[in-house]
Amino acid sequence: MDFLQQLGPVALGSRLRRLSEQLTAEAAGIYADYGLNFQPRWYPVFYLVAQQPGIASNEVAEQIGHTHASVSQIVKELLRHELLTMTPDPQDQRRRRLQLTARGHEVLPHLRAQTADVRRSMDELLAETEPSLWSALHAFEQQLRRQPLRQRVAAARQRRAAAPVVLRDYRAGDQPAFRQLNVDWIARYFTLEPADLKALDHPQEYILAPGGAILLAEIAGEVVGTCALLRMPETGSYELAKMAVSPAVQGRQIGFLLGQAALQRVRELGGRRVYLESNSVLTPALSLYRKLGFQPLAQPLPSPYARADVQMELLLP
Amino acid sequence: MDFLQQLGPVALGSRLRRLSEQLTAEAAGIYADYGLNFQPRWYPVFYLVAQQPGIASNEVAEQIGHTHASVSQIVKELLRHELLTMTPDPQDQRRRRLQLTARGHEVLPHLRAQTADVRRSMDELLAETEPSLWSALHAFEQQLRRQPLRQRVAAARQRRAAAPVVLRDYRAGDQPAFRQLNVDWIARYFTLEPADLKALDHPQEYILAPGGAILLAEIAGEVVGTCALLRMPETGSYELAKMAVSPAVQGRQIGFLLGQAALQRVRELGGRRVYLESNSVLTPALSLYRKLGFQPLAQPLPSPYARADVQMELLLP
DNA sequence: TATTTTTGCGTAAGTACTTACACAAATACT
DNA sequence: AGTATTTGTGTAAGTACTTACGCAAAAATA
Repeated sequence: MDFLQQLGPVALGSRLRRLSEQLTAEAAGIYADYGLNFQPRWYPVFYLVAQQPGIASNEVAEQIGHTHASVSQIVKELLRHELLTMTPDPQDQRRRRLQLTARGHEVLPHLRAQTADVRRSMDELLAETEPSLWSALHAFEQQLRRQPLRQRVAAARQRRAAAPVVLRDYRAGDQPAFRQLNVDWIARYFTLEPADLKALDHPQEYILAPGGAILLAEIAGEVVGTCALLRMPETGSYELAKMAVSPAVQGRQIGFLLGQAALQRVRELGGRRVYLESNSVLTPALSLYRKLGFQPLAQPLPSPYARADVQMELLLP
Repeated sequence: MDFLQQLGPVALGSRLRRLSEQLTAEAAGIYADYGLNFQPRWYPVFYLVAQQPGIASNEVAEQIGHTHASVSQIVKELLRHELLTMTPDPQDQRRRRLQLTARGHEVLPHLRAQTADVRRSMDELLAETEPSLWSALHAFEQQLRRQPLRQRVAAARQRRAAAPVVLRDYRAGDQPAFRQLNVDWIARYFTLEPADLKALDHPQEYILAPGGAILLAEIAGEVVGTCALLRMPETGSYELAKMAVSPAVQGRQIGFLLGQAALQRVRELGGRRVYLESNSVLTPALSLYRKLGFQPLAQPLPSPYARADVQMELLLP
């Protein structure tokens, strides 16, 4: 329940469906209150036949906006409940003309009375709610007709694809995105270790405060890549870590851009050496590091990460 | 389509359902656009498992507001598509903990990108529509929570039952109600004849203009009974006709009240004799006429109505 | 006039959920 | 400790529609 709300308008479809189901359930209860052995879904068909006796099921479907199959099923039930009669049209043997039975005529006024009560209540209910659901629905449907959601999303996607990559420094509100991108990335190839979460949950404390830096890549206002520099004990040495790029923006060289920016930042900070740890299965990452100028370390160093089996360094000129 | 709109807010449930279905269909198309082999209805389950790995299906159901049965089915499909894994909880053998597979992790960022695009488009769409569907839905749901529709309708019904019967003269806008009550009544016992429709479609011309009258019974602003006086060729003679009362208000003596008012009106018009035609199968109507003082006519007169086999008259003192 | 296409209708199966029921594991109660 | 209840899960069937398909009658076309 809480989650759906967090999802927000993305789950509008579900929300509408649930409300519709609720109303249908209430409608069934209301019929029961009026002592009518009548299903809510019969209503449009039955009412239309009452208004236009002799109508064919085909026309009913068209007028109420259902498929003929749906109408056919409802008519079958109404026939079974002896509320309708069906006779073939003498002019056209395919058509079946529908009419109310005596019992149908008996039920009709009660149905009308009930409908009048429902209409009154519904009108009141809709008048009470501000803004009006009725006109909001109308406006929404109109907008949707003007341009379907699918087209809108396609356009949004294209705008995103066309938007430039922006590199910038970590700011206060970036922690969730920073964490998510890294957690997604780690969970994809390895299993998350407690050591991972320390820095991801408290980047300010573990990365920035000791003199490091975090760089983010942003597309259309959304963070799509991260990369961190941790100041190492040796003077002038920095560790390149937390390099994570959303696979959804693959092929846009975001890892390379982040790496270059990180090296530039090390230069600005007066650093001379950059070190990193990775894993031999991550071949695309390794080739990226090589492209940036990193060289494998001959002598392995102790590491807090179980998954690190590759160590590289780069000495800045 | 036209008909549904005429039905108005009574069919709100159907309208919401249709809109929801439309959105779901669009969602499926959007997934296809992103090259994702992913069903819209998987989304909440999948996304929640991604956010909270190791969650039990029970908790998923609770958080997304579906039944556990629904979640169970969706999980089954996700397992089949190798997007999720399910392992029994060692602490509690009943619980099954859910987690994303490697493939699930692969899909996740694409899904996230797509969701971001959908969210942006949907936010725009909702912002474009004035009044806002989102807040209107919220307000409506809140009102409905405060008092369910069923209760509202019950209250409306009660108000209607408690409302007094008002007798009044026919006015310009009354023709549809006048016609409907009579058509319903005739169609219930007989078949409609062209002669019926003449007076019902043009009461002003056929009844009022020649010096007759139409009386209506109203409850809570709704016409529930009709009765007409037609001036007959003989001086001082009137025919009582178009006596129709909605069966939904049976037992409230509306026929009797209308009859009494009609006789009073004849007196006011200076008439001395009232005549009527009816059918022998309509025993409740016949006893009503007797109660009003009508006597069967010994000698039958010619009648334009095929169904008239009883003729009565009343001589005012 | 014979054949093809269209139209009206019915049935079957699918959809995205629900309610109803069954079953075993865990917990509460005596 | 033994039984009763609760809880977590799965399956079956229902709901209110849909799409897909088949059949026969009517209309269009050759």
